[in-house]
Amino acid sequence: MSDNAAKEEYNMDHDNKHYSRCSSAGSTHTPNSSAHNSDDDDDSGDRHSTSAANSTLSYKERRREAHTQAEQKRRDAIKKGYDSLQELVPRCQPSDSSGYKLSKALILQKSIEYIGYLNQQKLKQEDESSALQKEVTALRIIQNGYENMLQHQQSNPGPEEARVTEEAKFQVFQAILEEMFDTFQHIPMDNFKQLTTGVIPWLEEHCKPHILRNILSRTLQQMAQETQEKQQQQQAMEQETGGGFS
DNA sequence: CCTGTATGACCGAGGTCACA
DNA sequence: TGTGACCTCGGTCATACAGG
Repeated sequence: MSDNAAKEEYNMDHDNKHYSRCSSAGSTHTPNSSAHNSDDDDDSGDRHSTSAANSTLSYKERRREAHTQAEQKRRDAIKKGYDSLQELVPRCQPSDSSGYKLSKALILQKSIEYIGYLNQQKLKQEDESSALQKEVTALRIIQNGYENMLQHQQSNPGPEEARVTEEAKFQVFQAILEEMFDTFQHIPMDNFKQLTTGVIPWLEEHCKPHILRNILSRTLQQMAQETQEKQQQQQAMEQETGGGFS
């Protein structure tokens, strides 16, 4: 049977089904007359007339052919699914020259492997995305801190004599950077990922407020001591020069 | 609401065919 | 000759629908 013939027969059969339903709906048949179409009564043909037996036979024939066509349709759908899978999954595609086609079992197996690979890739990308999000958050916090400091300093410069000189600012900044660099240089930097994953723990461990406060305190003490020493030297020199005139 | 019927879909068994 | 793909058939289940 050709495909077209099969399709035509299928359509005709389909129409018959609709007709069957409509006639069933429109007729005044009793449950007994409906039961003539059931398979159960096929085996007890002697209870029916010859015409009834013929109608039962044609019904069985129709039912069988419809079943065959439906089965063909189902197989086609399954085959189409396998073909689609083979097109979608990279390792399922046949090589160009040979036209080699994988078996259905292999197509399923390769598809499962490919889905597993895609799942792994997805997890990996989610991890990377999460790490980058954390980094962005940390950098935003630092940025906000600096912006707040700058804003506060600009709005409250303080009295003239209390203002810190540029040199003093530089000394404090230098001290903080030098001390932090000692620890920062131990972060692995073979690649960008190592660097980004190392920066966050370093920030959390070495950039705590009390650490920065200690550095600042030590530096200020040292600067105060140096200033005091300078003042003492200056006073001594003034005394020497003043004593000479007196 | 319940029951009977028709229909579509799924599944397993068994057969056929092409191919390596 | 084994194997994979395909086909047919019968059984079964779920669902829609009509009628009581």
